[in-house]
Amino acid sequence: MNKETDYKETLKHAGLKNTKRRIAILEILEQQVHPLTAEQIFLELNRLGIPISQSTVYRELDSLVSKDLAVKIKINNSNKALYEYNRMMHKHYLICLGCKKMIAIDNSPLKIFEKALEKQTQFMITD
Amino acid sequence: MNKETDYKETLKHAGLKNTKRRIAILEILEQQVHPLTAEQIFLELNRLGIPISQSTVYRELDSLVSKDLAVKIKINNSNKALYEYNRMMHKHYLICLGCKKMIAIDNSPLKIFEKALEKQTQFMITD
DNA sequence: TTGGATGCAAAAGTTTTGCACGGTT
DNA sequence: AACCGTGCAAAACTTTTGCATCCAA
Repeated sequence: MNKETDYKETLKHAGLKNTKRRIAILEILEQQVHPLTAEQIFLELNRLGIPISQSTVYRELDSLVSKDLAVKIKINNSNKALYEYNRMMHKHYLICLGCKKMIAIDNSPLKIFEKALEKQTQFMITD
Repeated sequence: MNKETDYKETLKHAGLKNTKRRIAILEILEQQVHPLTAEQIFLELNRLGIPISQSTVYRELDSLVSKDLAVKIKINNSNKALYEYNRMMHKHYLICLGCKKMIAIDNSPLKIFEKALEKQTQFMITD
């Protein structure tokens, strides 16, 4: 089963039709380590020779997000939203408001931290 | 020395003129625990009977930010920027990309976490 | 008096929407 | 055939800017 078939399966399962544009967007998102803006995705599609309008990019991204296939984030002081492939991992980030640095953290040390935070705040962290 | 005098001192020190609007904005920001949008600040000023235009609110907030008296953040999936009083404390937040929840954390448990993170990642956290 | 502060209206930048047409199931 | 997907243009929404006037230092 190749990748394109995978995407088709994924879309089918999500109740979305298989279209060239949709698959291309999924593919672009999945190949990226970092989140992309709608504009970057639009330009990338053009570069790949796939004709698409900006509004369609936005609509596609919205539907992917609503089906949990992608995640929309808006961070930094840019006006542009960022989109990334949802790898089904509940990622957490530390964001420093002073320096704007964003640090992705994975589960194991977070657990340690949660314990300490629970102890200190008397709150139970469930999610 | 009352609060208004404080604000005047603060503005003077920052090289900004003392204006009714500016002081009112500082006051609003300082009284809030949570960050506010430019619109919320605009409405609050109106509620307080202080006439101001939206563009001035944006300009004032910009100058306060450039003087480090306020902090501008853009989080959540809203299009609106948030502004908060800069309490000169380097606040950190945990933001979950899945559930969009934002948790402010203070220093002490963070220290514990940093230790664990340093141990795990071999990176030294300096800031 | 001088330069920053302000209002108004218009512009700019990003995202959304209405409508008509095209493609997938 | 029915319904979703798509392009285009216009609208919506937040923020910025130009210009004339006002006010603090």
